[in-house]
Order: sequence, then structure tokens, then C-alpha cells
Amino acid sequence: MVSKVEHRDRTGCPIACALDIIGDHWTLLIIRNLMFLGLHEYKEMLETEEQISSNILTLRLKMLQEAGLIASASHPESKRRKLYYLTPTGKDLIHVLVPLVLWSRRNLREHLRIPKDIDHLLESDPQAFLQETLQRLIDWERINLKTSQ
Amino acid sequence: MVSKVEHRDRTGCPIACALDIIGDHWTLLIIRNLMFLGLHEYKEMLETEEQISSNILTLRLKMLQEAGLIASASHPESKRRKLYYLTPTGKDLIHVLVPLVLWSRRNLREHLRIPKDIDHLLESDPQAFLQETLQRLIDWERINLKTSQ
DNA sequence: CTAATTTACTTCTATAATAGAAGTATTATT
DNA sequence: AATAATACTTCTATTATAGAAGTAAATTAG
Repeated sequence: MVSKVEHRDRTGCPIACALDIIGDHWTLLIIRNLMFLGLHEYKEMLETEEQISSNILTLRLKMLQEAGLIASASHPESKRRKLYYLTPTGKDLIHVLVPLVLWSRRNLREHLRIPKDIDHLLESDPQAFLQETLQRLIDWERINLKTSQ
Repeated sequence: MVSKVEHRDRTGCPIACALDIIGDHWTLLIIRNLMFLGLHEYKEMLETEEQISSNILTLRLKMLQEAGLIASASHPESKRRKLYYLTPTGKDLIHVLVPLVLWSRRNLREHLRIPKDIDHLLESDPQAFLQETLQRLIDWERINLKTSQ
């Protein structure tokens, strides 16, 4: 939740407290960009199909950093660019997002357009999809986060 | 998403399409009420710690019925009361919500107050927790949905 | 049988959040 | 030196939410 009075002020429910962070229309899409789509820059996230507003994107990136789900580093090739990436807490959401994707596949079939190869892997071996995704994140970090914090 | 322009109009992403239904501050709390807390009536949901407004609760219950995640039936003991319950699509979200609870346990420990017995079961055998939850839902349905739709 | 109460909403208004357009500061390219 | 790219920031109009109050039908109490 992004409002002033958050659920965690009123309840210790693990679902309510998670919703204080990821319970809005945009936050999980940013996590998706970082986790599955390989989008690590502000500009790239502005240009996704869902068309997030620039002010909202800025707010959410700031909130996610304060919540400890993402972090940022300067781009190795340019000072004016910035790289966002998932922290261990953010990456740990893969255990929620892969099941969410599988739920959508089972229940919202008619609305979805999933690339064929990914769709087949989700069907035949979702755990392999999860592991491949995690490995891709590790590889990306090794290449892009050599220097600095 | 609850706004006019929904993600599914712009994208076929399984995460974005799921967020059109469950991506707001209240919807997953209603699912939680039905799935884990045994709350099946409007009044009970109004009285939870999170203090949802009555107009928002009405809107979300209507939306969730239209989306096919919940359904309603008249109370066996009273015509003025109404029972809400999860459809198979709604119950299928258990495969997302249990991982979400486990993510919160791992990453938001300090904010949580989970009953001890449940917390132990989540730690030792989350799959058993999931199965017990599903069984409780089936038992509730057998008792409360004998008649009518 | 009547009056009070309960339940599930509905309506209204003030406040907060979001969308969209436009601008700014810093860095890089031509 | 001028132009462009990147990551924001600011502003305003629209939309959503919170909170208070009201309504209609069903039930209970006296």
C-alpha cells in the first residue's frame, strides 16, 4: 500500500504487510521488468506496453529501494545512465511470481500472449524456468555490477 | 487494476493480466479473509483490522464475482445474510498466497504477528499448511452450500 | 403487532493517488 | 558549441479511496 496509513500499522498479517510493498498497480510490473524482461533502466521501463507515467515510475523505484527490494548502480558505460537490479529480497519474490504466472496460465488463458518457448517450458517444467531465470539474474550481475556498490 | 484502461487491453503479460484483478490494496485481503480467516460475510470483512470502507468492500466483492474468483449464496439461517466463497479459480490462488506468506516470513519478519502454531507449520511443512487450508474450504462448502447456488 | 435492530448495501463529500503533458539538470555526442 | 539523451521533477486534471451517513429488507424484542 502506498497511502499514509499502511496495513502494517494496523495488523501483523503477512499478506497485508506484503501488500504494503507490492499491493498496487505498478510495483510488481517493475519487479517483472527486472526479473523476467531484462529491463534494468528507467527509460526501458517507461517504454513497456503498460505505459507507466514517469512520475509514478520514479516514486515506485524510490519506494522499492527504501523497502530493500531493489538497488541501483551507475551504468558502466555512461554516467547519465543508471542500472536498477533486484536485491536478494527482491529476487526471492520469484517464488511468488512464477506461481502467479502459472495461475494466470491456468485461469486467464484467453487474455495471454506468452512466447511459445517460454509457455512450453512453463507447462513442462516450471521449476526449470525458475532456475533459468535466477541464473540469468546472476549472470547479469556478474557482468554489470563488477565495480561500485 | 480497477481503472478504466486495464493492462490486458495493452499487453498479454500473465503478471499484468493478473494485476488487473488482484493488483490493488484490498482485493487480496478479501481473498485472504475467505481462504485463511474463515470470514464469509460482508459484516465480518468490514470488521477486520485493516478497516476497509464499506463502499470499497462492495465494489471489490462485485468485481471479484464478475472476474469469477468468488461467488455468493444466501445464508442458510437468514435471508438478510449472504455468504461469499471462493470459486475454483479463487481457490487456485492458494498456490500464490502461500508462497507470498512464506516470502513475508523470510523478508518482513519484524512486522509480522503470526499465531505460533501456524508459524511452526509454515516453517516445518508449508505443503501441509496448504493442504489443511484447502481441506477446511471443502469442509466449509459441504456444510454451508448444501442448497441453492 | 409494533418498534428497534441487524445486514448488506448506497450515497455523498473531502482527500489522496494517478495520468499525462511539459520542463529541468547533467552527461554525452555531433 | 549546439544538439540530444537520460533520469528525473513539476504541474494540473481526472480518478479512486476514506469516512460518514443514509436506505431497504429481514429479523428480533417487547
